[in-house]
Amino acid sequence: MIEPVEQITDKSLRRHFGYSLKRAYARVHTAITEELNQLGLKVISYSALSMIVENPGLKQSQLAEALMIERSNLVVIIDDLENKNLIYRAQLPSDRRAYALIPTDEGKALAVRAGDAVADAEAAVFGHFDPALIEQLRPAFDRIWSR
Amino acid sequence: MIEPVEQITDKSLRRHFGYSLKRAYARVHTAITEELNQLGLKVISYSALSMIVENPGLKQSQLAEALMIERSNLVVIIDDLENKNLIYRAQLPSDRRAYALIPTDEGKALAVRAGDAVADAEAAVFGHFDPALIEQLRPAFDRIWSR
DNA sequence: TATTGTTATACTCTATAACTATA
DNA sequence: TATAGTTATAGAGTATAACAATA
Repeated sequence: MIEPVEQITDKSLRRHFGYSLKRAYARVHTAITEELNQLGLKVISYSALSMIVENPGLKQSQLAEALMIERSNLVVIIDDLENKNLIYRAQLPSDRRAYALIPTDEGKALAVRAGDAVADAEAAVFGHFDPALIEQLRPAFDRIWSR
Repeated sequence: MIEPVEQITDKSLRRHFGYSLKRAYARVHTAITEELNQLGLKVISYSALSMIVENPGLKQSQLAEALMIERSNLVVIIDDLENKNLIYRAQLPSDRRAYALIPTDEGKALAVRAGDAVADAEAAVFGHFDPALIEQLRPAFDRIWSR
């Protein structure tokens, strides 16, 4: 006889730390997406803008590699940032195949505002974490993907 | 004069803990996906199978809510598990609109094997973490999405 | 020959609306 | 009226192949 199940448990999945990680990241991602959306940016275009402001003159292929996305998928992201007058493609005299990506003053200003908005959103999500724990975790997590 | 950029940095993005989290999760996800792929499962179908084994008889709508996915997207996942003879849809006498999801013996066995494979993959990725730190992090991360 | 940016395309994931059969 | 499962579909995100211009 098959009975309805009243209370659902997920003990077998909670065994996996990646499960906690995934759901935690989903919350951070949602919070950040909402903040950036108000500034007309997506997470990926914010990342691209930040990298261009920090590394003015880098090429699209360099940016794609740094962001771990395909060159082909970066094109529309750069198009969008350029259409919003946040960056522009400049000719590289040393290599006429490539573009040097340069931030505008508007792009620099928005990168600062967006960076603070993201930091605020993260602070709200991780507010109950001990700041010392965060600083302990940062290098530990970074080691995971840097090897 | 525009010069090529030699060394790319990402200091402005590393400021954000979510950035570390995202990349760390990407690595775990890749490792888990590769393991599960060898068992003919995706991450989402493994999650569904595990939940059905742990909660035999639950309805699709209950499972969709637990996994935080849409009912409509669960259909093909359940179809796949059923085609592989890992679970089956049984009629619920108490509600003829709904199906009770029941694991087969094969499904129960695969859930155990897959669970161990996922645990092994995670251990490889988080191997350099102090086990005590993991246990400290688990409830902290879980609190993020349980509120 | 190889690389850069680009276009086209396909595949996955996810979200929404609408339908049927039941409640 | 509302709910469970289903179908169709549209929108993101992502990966691959091929091309023109240049190295």
